[in-house]
Amino acid sequence: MSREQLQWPEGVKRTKQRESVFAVLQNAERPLSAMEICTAIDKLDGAASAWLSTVYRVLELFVEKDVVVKTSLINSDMALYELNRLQHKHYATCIKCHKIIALDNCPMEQSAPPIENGSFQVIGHRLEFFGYCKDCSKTLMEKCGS
Amino acid sequence: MSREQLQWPEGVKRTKQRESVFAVLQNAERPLSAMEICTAIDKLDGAASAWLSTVYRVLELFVEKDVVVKTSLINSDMALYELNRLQHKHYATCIKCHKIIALDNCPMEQSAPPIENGSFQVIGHRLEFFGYCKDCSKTLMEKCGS
DNA sequence: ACGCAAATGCGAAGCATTCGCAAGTACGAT
DNA sequence: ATCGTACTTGCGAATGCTTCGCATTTGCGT
Repeated sequence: MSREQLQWPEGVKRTKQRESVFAVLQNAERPLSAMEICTAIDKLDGAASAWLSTVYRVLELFVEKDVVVKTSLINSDMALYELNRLQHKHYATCIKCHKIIALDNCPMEQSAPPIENGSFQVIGHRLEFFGYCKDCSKTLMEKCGS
Repeated sequence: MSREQLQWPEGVKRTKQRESVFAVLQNAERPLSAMEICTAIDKLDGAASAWLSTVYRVLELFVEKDVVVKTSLINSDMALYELNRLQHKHYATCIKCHKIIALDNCPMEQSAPPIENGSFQVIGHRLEFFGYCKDCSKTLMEKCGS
């Protein structure tokens, strides 16, 4: 199954700002915050700049139209947005440098979620790892001496 | 392994407000927001009321001392706090009524997290289910007829 | 090209959370 | 038991992310 490119949502008016947000998200390889999207648009060639509140409104629309997924990570009050690539994704966050690393597989893929029988109808799940990335675990080791 | 009762953190001065926050969290059976803790304290017999900013400061301290865990749920910008009962916990959130249901087992307990070899040192994970609780899936069915 | 509903710019408002500082309090030393 | 001081708290203001309101502008069907 190849990564399917998301199409423009049906019945949504095309505006420069919306196309800019969409373009930024398509180029992003990790979830972005609204402000990151906003500054990314400024740097984008030939894209009209968009006000932050507009970006929020566009994102809200996209989430509603199901082309964007809104997430958030631990110890962060900021919402993150990414294109809904229709494939299950999880991330690992480095406790130290807060880098976000995308994972390719889902550990729960086959194991059916063992929720108490019938007491909850599971639609989906959110899974997030935290720990130390390669770089940070390296520097940690160096600090502690071998 | 019985549920161990958490002790007062060492080297932490006892004050009415801190003891109130601790008591509220001990009685809570689900993670609470700072404001919920604040109003719970008001209702607590013989507890001096605590200002919201104080509650936040107490919680910050407790998190630092490792007796409290800070979490958050999807589609919510609010932080939730619960006693660190030293046992792994996960929750299921109802998309409709936002009820939170505690789960007893962790689906990832035995399956070692299959992160790319050596590229990330996993310390822990956060897992959260969403879907419909018993009540809401019932009313949904009724609405859809048959 | 025109008209109108919808989108945007812009700032203000709204939350949860944090900060700053003066007043109050716990707790070890006396 | 009392004192002194460093730590806490009350309280409000500030912050940062997000949403709202409204006048102006823009996309798009006709």
